[in-house]
Amino acid sequence: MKPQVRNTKQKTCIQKIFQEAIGPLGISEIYALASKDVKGIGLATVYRVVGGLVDSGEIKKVNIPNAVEDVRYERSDTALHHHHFFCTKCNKTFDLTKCPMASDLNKFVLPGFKVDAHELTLYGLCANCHGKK
Amino acid sequence: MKPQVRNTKQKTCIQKIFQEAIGPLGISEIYALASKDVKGIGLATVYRVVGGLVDSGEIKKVNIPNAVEDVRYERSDTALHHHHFFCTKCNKTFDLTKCPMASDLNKFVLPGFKVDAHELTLYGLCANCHGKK
DNA sequence: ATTTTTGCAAAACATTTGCAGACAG
DNA sequence: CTGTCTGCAAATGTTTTGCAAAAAT
Repeated sequence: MKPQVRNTKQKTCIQKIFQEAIGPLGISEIYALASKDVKGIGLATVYRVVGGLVDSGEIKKVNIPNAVEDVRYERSDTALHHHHFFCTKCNKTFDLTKCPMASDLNKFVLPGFKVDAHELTLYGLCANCHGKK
Repeated sequence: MKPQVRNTKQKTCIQKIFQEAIGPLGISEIYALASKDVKGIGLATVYRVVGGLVDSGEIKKVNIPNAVEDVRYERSDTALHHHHFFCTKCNKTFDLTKCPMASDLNKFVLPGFKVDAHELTLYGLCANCHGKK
């Protein structure tokens, strides 16, 4: 008997946060944003709702190494496929519009290997930080 | 007064582990390997030595999202530039020999942005896991 | 000798889980 | 009503720190 899913204001709120998000979000950011809407929401609930959304495929986990929060989440359909740019000065994350990847990734692995997916992060300075030293 | 660095068997041992490593290592792997050599080594020491090696630039931190241990370390000079393949079945990590990246990454970011580095992980099945279903 | 490094234990964080009550359907 | 979801607190798991003893120079 698979448990039936219910809609709660906590879950709805977090879903809306992801709808409006401009980049991948860390747990503490989600918690802070959700707290404004649903006062008294528990951190454990944030973890549970986010985990549930990942399981249902609505959002997915992404890693932004060396960021303030390495583990982040974003909507699965934000783009069919996209990557991230991380500014090493202001610590903000931006979405790339294009994929800089070679066409057939299977050419880059050993024979017999099969590539299904990939994850890429670029590092550097964003337009704002690049100007001012 | 900058603290002067000293050589200890714990540090030497961990450095040797990285010399002989074939792929990026997680803390628990390093701890297990080091324990064979230096019996009684403390986990805190592993964290401290690894942290020190990162600070000195000898090794660097890499993230392999969705692996058993997301946070791993490898020698900075293992290759001037290389990436990883992660088998989603056996959870092993392999090094790529070539970089599948476009030549000028600056063409893929917004005007004013400057790309300094990038990190890539491919996912799929390794030769061994690909055969047997 | 002097100072860094170690191992242990405690502390600080991060994430997960048990449970009784609140809430959705 | 029935069973899921929430918030809290306790439990886990991971990484960091304080400190006295051990080790390096």
